[in-house]
Amino acid sequence: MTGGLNNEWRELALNALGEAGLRRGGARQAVVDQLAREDCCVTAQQIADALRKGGSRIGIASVYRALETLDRIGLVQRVEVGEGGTRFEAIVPGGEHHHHVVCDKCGRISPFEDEGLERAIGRLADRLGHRVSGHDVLIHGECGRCAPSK
Amino acid sequence: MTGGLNNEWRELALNALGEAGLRRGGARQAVVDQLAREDCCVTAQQIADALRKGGSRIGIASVYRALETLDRIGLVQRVEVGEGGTRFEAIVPGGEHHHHVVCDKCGRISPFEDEGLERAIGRLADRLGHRVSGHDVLIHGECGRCAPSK
DNA sequence: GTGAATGCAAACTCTTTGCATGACT
DNA sequence: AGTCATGCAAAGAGTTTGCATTCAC
Repeated sequence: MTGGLNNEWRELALNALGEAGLRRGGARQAVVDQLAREDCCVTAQQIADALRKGGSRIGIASVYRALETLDRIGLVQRVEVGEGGTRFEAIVPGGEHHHHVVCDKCGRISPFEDEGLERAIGRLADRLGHRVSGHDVLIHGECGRCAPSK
Repeated sequence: MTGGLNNEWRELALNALGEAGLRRGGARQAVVDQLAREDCCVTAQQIADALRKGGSRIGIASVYRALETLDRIGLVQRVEVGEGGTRFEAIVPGGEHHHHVVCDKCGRISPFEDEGLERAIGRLADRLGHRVSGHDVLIHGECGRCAPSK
C-alpha cells in the first residue's frame, strides 16, 4: 500500500472537480496526478519540482491555487509539521486516515495509523461536548530508517 | 489554573538560563516574564506587542532569538496550528502538558488535557518500536465560547 | 573591561495576488 | 465565444541574519 499512484483517489478528485463546475486544465490536473503518486504529505515546492522534472511548465502559484481548491473541496489536507513550510496530502473524505511521525534525525515524515489513538480521540471529542470536526496527531521521534525496528 | 502568571515556570526558566551560562539581559528576561503570564501558545508578534505595550523597547528579532534559545533548552515549545505563524508556549520539562483545540469559527486556540489520549499515545509509542521523543495533538472544532457546552 | 545580547534594518523564504495571455467547455 | 485557469512577476507575511552599540557579568 506504500509505493504510490492512488488511482482511486485520482478518479475521485477529477470527478469532484467536474461536479463542482471546475475545469480540469493543465495545472489542476497535473497537481491531482502528482498527489496521487505521493504516499505522504509533500510541499507545494516538491510538487512543482516533480512536475517540472516531468516536462510541465507549471508555475508555483498554480500549484498553490490548485491545492487551495482541492483543500476547500475536501480532497486535500494541509499538514503542518513545522519544517520547511506547509505540506499537503490527498485524503478520501470520510475514509481512512493516517497521522505523521517526524524523524528528529533526518527530518523524514512517515505515515502511521493507530486504532487505539482514534478511539481515544473519539472519546475525547464526546467529553469536550462541543463540535469536533477533525484532528491531527504528530509524533516526534526516530523514523524506521534511522533506528531500524528498535 | 487558567488566568496567568506561572511563577514556578518563571523561576525554573531564569535558573536554567543561569545554569546554561546565558545572561539574563532585558529582552531575554522580558520574554520569560511574558510567557509566564500567558495561559496558552502565543506568536512572537503577540509577545513583542505585549512587551511594547508595557513600555519596553524590544525588537521582534530579540523575541525570536530568546524563543529559539528557550526552545533549545527545553523550556519553550513550538506549536504549529497553521494560522498566522508559529506559536510558542512555556513548558515544564517532564511535567504535565496539554494539547490544543483550534476553533473553526473564531480561530481561538484553547488548551485541553486528556488522560486517555496520553495513554493511547504511550501504547502507540511502544508499538512503533523506535524512539518517540514527543507528540502534539491538534483538535479542530468549536471552542467553548462559540458553542457554549453543546 | 570584555564578550555576549540587543535593536534596527536588510535579507530570505514561503505564500498570495494582479494582470495579461491562453485553454477548457 | 465566453469564462475560467494559468504563468509570470510583484507584493505580503513571517522569520532570520548582519552589524554596530549597549549591557550583564
